[in-house]
Amino acid sequence: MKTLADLITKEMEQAFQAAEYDAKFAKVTVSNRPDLCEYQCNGAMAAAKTYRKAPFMIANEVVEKLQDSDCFDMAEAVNPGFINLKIKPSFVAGFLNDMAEDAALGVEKESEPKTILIDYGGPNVAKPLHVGHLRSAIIGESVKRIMRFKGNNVTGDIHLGDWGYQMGLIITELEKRQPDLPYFDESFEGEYPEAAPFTIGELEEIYPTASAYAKENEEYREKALHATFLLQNGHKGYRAIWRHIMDVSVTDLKKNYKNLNVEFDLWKGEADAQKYIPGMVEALKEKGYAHYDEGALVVDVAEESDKKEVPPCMILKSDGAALYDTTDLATLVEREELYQPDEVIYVVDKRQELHFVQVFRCAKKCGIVRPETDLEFLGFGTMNGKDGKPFKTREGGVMRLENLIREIDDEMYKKIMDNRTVEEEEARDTAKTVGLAAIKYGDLSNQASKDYVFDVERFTSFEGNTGPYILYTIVRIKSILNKYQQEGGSVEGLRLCEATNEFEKALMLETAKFNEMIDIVYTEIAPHKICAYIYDVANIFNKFYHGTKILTEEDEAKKGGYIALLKLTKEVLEICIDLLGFEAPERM
RNA sequence: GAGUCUGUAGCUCAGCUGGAUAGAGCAACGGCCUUCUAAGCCGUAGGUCGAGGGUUCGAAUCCCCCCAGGCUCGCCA
Repeated sequence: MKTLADLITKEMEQAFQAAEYDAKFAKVTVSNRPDLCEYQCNGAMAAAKTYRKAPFMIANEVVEKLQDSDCFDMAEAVNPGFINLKIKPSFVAGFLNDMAEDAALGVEKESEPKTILIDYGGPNVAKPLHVGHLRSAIIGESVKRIMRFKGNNVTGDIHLGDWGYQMGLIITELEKRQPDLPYFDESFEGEYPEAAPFTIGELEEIYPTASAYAKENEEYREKALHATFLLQNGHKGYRAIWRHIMDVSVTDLKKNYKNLNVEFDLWKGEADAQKYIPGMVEALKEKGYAHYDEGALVVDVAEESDKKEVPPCMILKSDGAALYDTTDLATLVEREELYQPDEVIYVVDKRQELHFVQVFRCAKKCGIVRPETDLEFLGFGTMNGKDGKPFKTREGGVMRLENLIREIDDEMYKKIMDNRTVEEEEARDTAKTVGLAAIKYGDLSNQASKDYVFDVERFTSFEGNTGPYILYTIVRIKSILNKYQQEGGSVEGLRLCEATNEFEKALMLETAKFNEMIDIVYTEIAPHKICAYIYDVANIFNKFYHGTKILTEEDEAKKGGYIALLKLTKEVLEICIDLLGFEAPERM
C-alpha cells in the first residue's frame, strides 16, 4: 500500500494543478516544526523562480484549493511560502486500519524480487570469535532480514576463512605435539579416525601458539608454509586433519552465532572456491586479461577517472600461489555458477574497500559476473573502546566475543534481580534476551560505515536510547494487552478510532510512517534508521501511555480504539526489532 | 606524499539529495509512583554545527581553501 506521505503528496499535486502550477513542486514532507504542523510542503518557494511570483502568493493559491479536502484538517500558507498541514484524524485512522489488516503492515514487496547473496560473518576457523566479528554478524544479519522482508530471495553466506597458512600452522604444531598420529605417517593406508585429535579448546590454544612460534623460528615457519602447500595439493592425511578442524570449529561457531541470533543459509568458505581457481586463472590468461608483472600474474583494473592509482588485481604471487584476490574472485565464479545472484553484498570491515574495488572491477572486466550484477561493498567502521581506540580487554588483549556477551548478560542479570522479584531461571533468560538487544541496538543505532564507541557501562546502564528501552516499551504494551484479555476483552477485529488527544494523534501519525521508513531503510541499506524510528515510536508511546488511562476508559469504542492502536504499535515495534535481529521477552 | 572518511552540547550520537527556533541520550540540577511495569514521564541548564571564503531569498547540509584526526595505498587476509 502507498505511504501516507505519498497519499498526501498526491492530494497536494491536485491542488497545485488546480491552481495551475506544476505538480512536481507538490512534494510533502514530515514537518520540522511539529509545534506548527504535522506535514509541510515547501514547493511554493521552489516554484517562485519558475513562475516569477512571490512564494507566499503561490502558497496561498494552492491552499485555497485544499479547503474542502477530506485529507487535511488544516492547510495554511505561512511566510515566506511554507504550506503547513495537519491531517484529519479520520484520514489517519483510516490509513492505520488499512495498515493493520495487512500482514506486512503496509510494506509492499519488491515487484521484481532479486536474488541477493549476502557475504557476512567471515570468521576464521580454529580461532575464537572476537569483537571484530561482531559488527559483520550483526549488520549482515539485519541487512539480510530487511532484504528478505521486502520480498527478495536472499541467501546469507558466512564465508569462512578456512584455507591457507593458518591451517598449515595448526598441522605443523599438531605434528610437533603428536607425531605418532596416522595423519603424519606417509605409508598409512587405513581409515583415519573419525574423532578429532583435539577439542575446540585445544584448537583455540594451538593456533596462537603456532603463530607466535613461527614468527621467531624460521624453520618452523617454512614447515608450516610447506604443510599449507601440501594441504592445498591434496595431501591425504592433512586433508583429514583439515576436515577435523572444520568439524570441531564449525560446531563451535554454530553455537556462538546461535547465541547471537544470527543464522546463515550457507556455510561455505574459501576452501570451496579453490577448485574454481585453476580454470579461472587459465581463462584469464587465455582471454588476455591477465599478464605478468614483476613475476606476479595480475589484471589491470585502473580506470581513467581514478583520482588515485588503483593497483592491479593480483591473481598469482610470483611463487605461483593464490591469494586473497584470487579466492574472492573464484568465490564469485562459484556463486555465479551455483546461484546467479542479481546482487552480492559484502558486509566487511571498511578498511578492505580498496581490495573489493579491485575484485569488483576485475570480476566485471573479465566477465566473471554478468555486467548487470550488482556488487555492493557495505563497509563498516571499527568498534572502539571508551578511549576511542580499538576495543580491548582491560588487560589490553583481544576481547573474546563470548566474554563480552557474558559480561553484558551478568550485568543485566544483576539489574533484573535488583529491580524485580522473578525466578532465577526467568531472570537468566531475560538477561540474555535483553543483553543481546543492548549489544545489537548499540551497534545498529550507529551508521554502519562509521567507527563507534562500545561503552560497556553505557550499554549496561539501560537508560535512554538503548535496546532495553525499546524492549521495555514493548513489554509495557504486552502487559496492557494481556490484562485486557484477562478481563475478557478480545484484541481481534478492533478498529482504530479518530484520535481525540494530541498524544494519541502523535502516536498514530508516527505509526503511520512505518512503510515509508522501511522503504527508505531498504533503498539506503540503513538499519540505523530503524533504530531512530523505533526510538521515536517508543518515546511517543510512553508519553501517550503516561497521559492516557487505557484499561479504565469507560467509553468502550474508545477503549477498543486504544487497544487496536496498542496492538498495531506493538506489531510495528516487533517487526522492527526482528529486522534488527533481536526480540522482546514477555516480562522484564 | 596521494586517496578517502570524520570533525555538531562536557561525553556518545542523529540531522547532511538546502528550508522556519540545529535534535536526542548520558552526565548535572528540580519535580512525578495508594492508579495499566518509575528500565518510565515532566521540567531547568548546556551550541559562533573545526576555521575562513563562496553559491542562494535561505547553508550544519552544496562548492573552494585551510586546520586536526582516523584509515588505505601490489606479492598477509
